[in-house]
Amino acid sequence: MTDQIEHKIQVFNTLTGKKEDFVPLSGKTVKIYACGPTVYDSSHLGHARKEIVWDTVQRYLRFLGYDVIYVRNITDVDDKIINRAKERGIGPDRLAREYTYAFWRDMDALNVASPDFEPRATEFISQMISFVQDLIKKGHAYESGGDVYFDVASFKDYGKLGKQNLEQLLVGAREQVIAQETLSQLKKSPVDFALWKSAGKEELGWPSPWGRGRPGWHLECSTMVKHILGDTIDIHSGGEDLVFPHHENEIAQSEALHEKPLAKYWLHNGFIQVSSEKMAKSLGNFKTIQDLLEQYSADAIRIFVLQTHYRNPIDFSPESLAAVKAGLSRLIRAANLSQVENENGNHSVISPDSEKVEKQFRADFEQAMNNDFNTAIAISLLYQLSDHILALKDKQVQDRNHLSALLKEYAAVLGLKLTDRRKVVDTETSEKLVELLLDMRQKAKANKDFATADTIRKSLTDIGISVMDTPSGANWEAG
RNA sequence: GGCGGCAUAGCCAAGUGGUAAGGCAGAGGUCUGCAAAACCUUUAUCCCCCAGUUCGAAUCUGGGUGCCGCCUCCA
Repeated sequence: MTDQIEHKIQVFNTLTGKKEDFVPLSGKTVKIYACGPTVYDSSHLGHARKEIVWDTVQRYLRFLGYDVIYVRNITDVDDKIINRAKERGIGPDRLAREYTYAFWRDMDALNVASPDFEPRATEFISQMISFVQDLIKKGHAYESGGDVYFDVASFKDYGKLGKQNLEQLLVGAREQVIAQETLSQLKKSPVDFALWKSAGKEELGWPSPWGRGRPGWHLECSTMVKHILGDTIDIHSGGEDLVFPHHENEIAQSEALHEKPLAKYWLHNGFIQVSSEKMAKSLGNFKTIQDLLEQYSADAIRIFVLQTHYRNPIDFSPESLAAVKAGLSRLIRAANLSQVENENGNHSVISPDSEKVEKQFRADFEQAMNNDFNTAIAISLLYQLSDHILALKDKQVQDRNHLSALLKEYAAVLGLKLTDRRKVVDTETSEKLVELLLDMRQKAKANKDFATADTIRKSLTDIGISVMDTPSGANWEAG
């Protein structure tokens, strides 16, 4: 048993702007930190994309045999949460809890696996305070009027992730800070960002060496990475909007303190757009996950997301999601063909042709995924395998079952369940079915065809539905 | 203004030097009392435009056009 894994995975690293060979820092252990949600509102399709993409990546790495430690945080202290809670007249902790539960429910529905660790910012306040103290000691941060700011000028690599030039940033930032006069007095430089913000007695806050306050947005991720995973991790991921300033600032804080890289690979997913504009709460053009789940299965939503490469934008339209839903039925059928085994047959014996199909499929799938997680190709391979399965004759049951199992195995790597729901009928439809039978019975009675009418009533009784004739028509109840 | 990305069939979408994956929709067929479903076959002489490099480019280079994102909260 070797502790190295022989797979030539290549990933696009935002830090270098290039596709690079993926080589974990330590054997087959892969430490991943994915920036999670700020829990102040319902999650929409854009959030779903981010979670589905990185869930799929960690599933694939585990599939290859890596020991993945996947950490995804919950941001439960933040201006947006505080403001929203104020609007609703409830405490910020209660609001955060409400949307944390909603997020978990959505993720579960989308078959997004739970992370190995899911720290909340409020659980790491004391570690964040220590982090800030250490930065002050090293001369990278300064206290000013109860706030603490990161001294961007003290970190020479600032801008390396977002490819930002400090002078250019200063031009833009100066105007904004001038607009907010108090800030311009507190900060040494307009680009300096808050590590710790002072808070009034009535506001959400914690005691600190600089007085009562709360952490800045970027601090929690740096701190939680440090305490849960260590100074340097393999993969740090998130939406592309986080590249600058969020991840840039995380790098500044962590690398100024530790003097070593925060993450080896920085991976970012593209956005969902609507009519070529980004889907965002601020634009009011979002579809919540709950809305979508009313019409589409988790499998359909995952395929919709994964049929586009994760770094490209996806233009959302109901039509394209409906197209996925239509196509998905073939995968489901191929994965759930007759499961009847030949009782005398040896299940492991399959034809050379099918063996060849299997071997080729496995190789192609892994080659696609190794190329910066090309899920679009991977999905097309699932369709091709389905065609093979559906083309097999009935007498090749063993081959068919074998390849169906193969299809399910690899679909699961993409988080697809391919559960056969074609014969599952909801309550409302069941009611309509009973009404339909009673209608036919009523017509039979009207035609004096009492034999048919009685057969219908007897058959319904046999399956547990009692029919009671009343002067105003037939009534029924189950059980 | 600075940084980055995208442009492939009616629609969605892979493909980054060797002659256009896959899905939806459409067309033809098999099956069928009719219908639907299913299954089979088929659908881009060409990849936004112009010029260049090359034996060869959707793929590389230069220029142009259009669209989008980040630089302020955002996944």
